[in-house]
Amino acid sequence: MAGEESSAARERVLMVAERLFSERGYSSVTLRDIANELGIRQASLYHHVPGGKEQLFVEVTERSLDRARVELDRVIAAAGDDLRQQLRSAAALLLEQPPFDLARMIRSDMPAISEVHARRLTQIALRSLVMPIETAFAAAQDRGMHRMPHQRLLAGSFLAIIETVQVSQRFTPLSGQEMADMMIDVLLDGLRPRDASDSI
Amino acid sequence: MAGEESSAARERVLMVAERLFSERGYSSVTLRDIANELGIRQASLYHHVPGGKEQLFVEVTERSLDRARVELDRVIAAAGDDLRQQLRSAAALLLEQPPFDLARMIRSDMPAISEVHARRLTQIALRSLVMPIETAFAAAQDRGMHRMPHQRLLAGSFLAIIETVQVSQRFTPLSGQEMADMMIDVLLDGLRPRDASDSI
DNA sequence: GTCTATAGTCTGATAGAC
DNA sequence: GTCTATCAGACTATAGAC
Repeated sequence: MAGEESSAARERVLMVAERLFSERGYSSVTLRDIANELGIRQASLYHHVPGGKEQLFVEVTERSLDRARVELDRVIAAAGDDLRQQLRSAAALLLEQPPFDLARMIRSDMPAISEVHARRLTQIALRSLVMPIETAFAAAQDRGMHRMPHQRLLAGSFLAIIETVQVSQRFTPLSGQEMADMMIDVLLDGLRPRDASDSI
Repeated sequence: MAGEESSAARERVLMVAERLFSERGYSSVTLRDIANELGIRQASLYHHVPGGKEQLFVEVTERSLDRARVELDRVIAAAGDDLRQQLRSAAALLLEQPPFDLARMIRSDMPAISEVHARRLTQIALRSLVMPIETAFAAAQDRGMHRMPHQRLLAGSFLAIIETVQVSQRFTPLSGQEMADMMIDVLLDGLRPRDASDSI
């Protein structure tokens, strides 16, 4: 199921497919959409991906997730023991590539492909996106951070926030990184005043 | 464009369509999917929605958003001046109905329908989901809450987190409300210890 | 590696009987 | 209000020429 041999033309196909699928989802993207962007005919895609649409989707999704995992592990490690910096680096990385819409993947893309493929992609998404972030939260807790409930949910929420930031870029002059930094500060420090009384 | 006259049968159509569209998105749901769940034929849908698939999508999406706005305003007002309770009530409300996947709506559903419809639905989604939450954050700031940057992004992030909670219910024994409460506490109080030193 | 041509299926939509 | 019948168009996919 991995990457076959590559060629420049095949690589272009995979890149366009990855971008379109991750943007609009499996069902919304037709092979003609992909071919049109490449300036070739729909049937020509089958030279590069004999397995057809579903194989193409699975291959590019798996590939981009694997790549994300490697990069996430790298930038998180490079950020040292500072959770804030780890999250900022992770955000910067995620913001500079096509979106990973986990909610849409689970609710819309997965039901549209074979159960075997769906299960593997779900597994890979968990390992590649959620776990690196989850591990960073867990490590921070080991270093003494107080409230750290349900780190997996925390990781999913972080990813969803970055998603939101990515979409919000269309509607605001603020940069993605500025917005991500803001929300990371909120997650770490909270919205309530650090010193004042209780009732908001 | 509003609600035509209703009938019991038409109401059933709208409810099924609303649930399927909000779950899987515009392109992934076929009129046959909807008809099959109702136990009728695809062509029969046109008696209730002469405008076809796009009109059906626009009508049920608009309707569920409008309903959400009314309910959100109501439960937020009922929660008094306590932001934490306001967010908990909003979460409870959102969790008990079909999901609103704003990111998917903007990136996948809107490009698949007419530009006029897309613009109106985007507008309604902003007014019905984002603004009520945004207003709650703004009011809390007026009451003296410290760090409160970019309330619209904050509102979008809150909605994305509730989305994540809703999806996470498939994979964890925890209840949606438990997870939502956790994440609301994180947003308000932050992850870092309230008293300890600085570097995490 | 890309093309044309086309088969087979699915989908949204229309017409008209009951 | 639902049905059958049907259509045109779009879709994935295959076969074979260049």
